[in-house]
Amino acid sequence: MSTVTIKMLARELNLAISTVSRALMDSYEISPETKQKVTALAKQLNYQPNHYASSLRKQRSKTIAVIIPEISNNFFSHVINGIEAIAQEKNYHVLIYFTHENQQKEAEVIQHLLGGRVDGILMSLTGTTSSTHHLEPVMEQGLPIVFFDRICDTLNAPTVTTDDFESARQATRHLMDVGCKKIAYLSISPHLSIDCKRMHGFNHAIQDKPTGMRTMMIPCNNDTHQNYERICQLLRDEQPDGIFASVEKLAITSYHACAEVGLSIPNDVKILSFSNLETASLLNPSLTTIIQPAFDMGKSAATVLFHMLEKRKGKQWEQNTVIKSNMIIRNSTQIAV
Amino acid sequence: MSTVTIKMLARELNLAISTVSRALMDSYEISPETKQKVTALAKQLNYQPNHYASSLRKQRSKTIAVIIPEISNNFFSHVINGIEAIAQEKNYHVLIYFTHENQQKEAEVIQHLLGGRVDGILMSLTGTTSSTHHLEPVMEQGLPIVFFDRICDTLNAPTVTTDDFESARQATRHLMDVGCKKIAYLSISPHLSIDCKRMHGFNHAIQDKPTGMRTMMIPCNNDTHQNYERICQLLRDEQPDGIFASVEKLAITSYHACAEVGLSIPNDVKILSFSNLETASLLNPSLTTIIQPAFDMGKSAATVLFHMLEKRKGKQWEQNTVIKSNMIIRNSTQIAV
DNA sequence: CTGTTAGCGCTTTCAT
DNA sequence: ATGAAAGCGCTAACAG
Repeated sequence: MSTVTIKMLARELNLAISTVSRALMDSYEISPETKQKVTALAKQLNYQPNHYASSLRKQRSKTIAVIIPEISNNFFSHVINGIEAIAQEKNYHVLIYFTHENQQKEAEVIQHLLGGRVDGILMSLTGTTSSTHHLEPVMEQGLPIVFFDRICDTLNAPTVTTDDFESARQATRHLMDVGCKKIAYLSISPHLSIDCKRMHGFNHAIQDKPTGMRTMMIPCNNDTHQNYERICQLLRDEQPDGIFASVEKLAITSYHACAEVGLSIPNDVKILSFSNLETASLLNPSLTTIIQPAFDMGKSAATVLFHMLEKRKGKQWEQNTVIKSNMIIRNSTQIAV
Repeated sequence: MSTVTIKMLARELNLAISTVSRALMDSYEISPETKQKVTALAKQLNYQPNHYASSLRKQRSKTIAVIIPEISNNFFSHVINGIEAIAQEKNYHVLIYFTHENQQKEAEVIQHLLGGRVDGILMSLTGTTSSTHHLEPVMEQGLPIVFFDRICDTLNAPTVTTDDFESARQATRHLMDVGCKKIAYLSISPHLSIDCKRMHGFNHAIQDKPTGMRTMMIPCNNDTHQNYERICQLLRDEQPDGIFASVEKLAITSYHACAEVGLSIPNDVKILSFSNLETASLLNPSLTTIIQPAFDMGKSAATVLFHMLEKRKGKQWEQNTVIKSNMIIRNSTQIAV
């Protein structure tokens, strides 16, 4: 362990520790020559500042935490990408935590972060989060937090979401326009803000539905196999000609279920899906897709957080910044490569 | 900032700081009653240990770094998932860094980590990594590191890879078996170990190719648009009946290029791709896919690293552990949902 | 411009 | 079983 410290540099150069420290942080009150000497030796010995020491001292770590339900979901990997892009730009480090849709785990992570490990938190709630009790200490302590996608309505924190209501409404309209008479909405979790808003938009669109039109709600969950069975059954028993999948995962399961039951997409049944470009372009080109700007959402959320971090000195920042990213609704046949 | 420290607990309970510390870490030399009192108050005040202080003192942080080229690539999101699963199990935290296929960035990250920020590193090299100079200090300093997927052959460090040579060989055989007479290999980067090994396997398989069979090498890079043009041109000019894409991204680009040129898959041209289950099941069912056990690779790599971490006391651990995950080669028509 | 000093919050000898 | 004290490596008053 050849760890070289500021102290060694000081001794070597016959300088005070503080002088070396200041020289390294390019303080204005250090002579050019000393700076020169210090940085030269630092480079030569491959000196690297100890992040833990300076974080402890400065009470800030240039580190943020990203808490997400899972990453196998393509959506979140794009979000992380966006977040990391901004963090890298700002010279911040990012710790990543997966809650695996488990509220217990979520609470544990939050609890640990309360110890001052990070300067701020970016978070998307798990589908099982029913109470926000475990999040209150974060607010009390004034630890900057921004929710994205799966937000927390009951807490007074900034959020970044897509316009789920409006895009769901428009997308449902689209399904009706192309002649769907029997549309099933696949719900992923009643505790999820995105699901609620999308369902809300769905309901709004079908309010003045033409006579003879029917809709139905199908509760799903995180058990893909179970969902698969349920959707197959739905297709067989009810024969809907339209499916509104609240999340991409359910759209893909529906896609497979149609194959199983022997239905052709989009002739027999049209599937509407929230998705990203890549998946959309791989799925059957006749799917209607609401493309989520995942990467941009990550960037936006991070930007809001850093905004808070920078404003932090006066302990005053705007609460409740809501950024509604624009949504693109399109039939994926139109998607460029 | 209501941050409660060990010191406050001590004062509150009229105990020495050290006693409180020991009580919290459940030391055997503290009376049950004191422990009881301490933990009770700690819980009541929602005490949370300062990670930076203890890391500084203990010289280890229970944190590892994951360095990867990008995450938009589905492969790496699965790997991270696997890594995080193990880390969570071991109560470790994970810092994530993207190099965006940029060697400069890679060097910077490594440099920073050298300051003792993490206990170990899990890393996959960028495609532009030509020299491994920036990695040598890691070895010298004895900082545990494990390479996965895109490994570093010139360094004496443990690696976890899939059996690229063998699976590429088998897959190429498969293409020949189904009648391909003109196969193009799409190379992503000559600096990438995976590409080299796959190409090697490809070449090995075609060594004793039947007369009349032709193959060609197409150099690609990270510029998707450029690759797209190149592949379209290839399809038009050479009309290959088989494509071996060294990485998934190139398979998808080929997929789109075929559509552009008006070729039908798999009738006109067969595409062979390294991929994961989800993408494979979305792609045209007639693609031949080599499924990479990404999640398992993440878990394996992390397991090897933690093994090193645990053996670290004696500064002695086995070098050069090579785990070759089993590969599954199958035609995706056979893939279960 | 540079040095001295006092911690950040925690762990860990060494006493008692 | 508990306390006193030293210090991890660094920063930031406060002196000069």
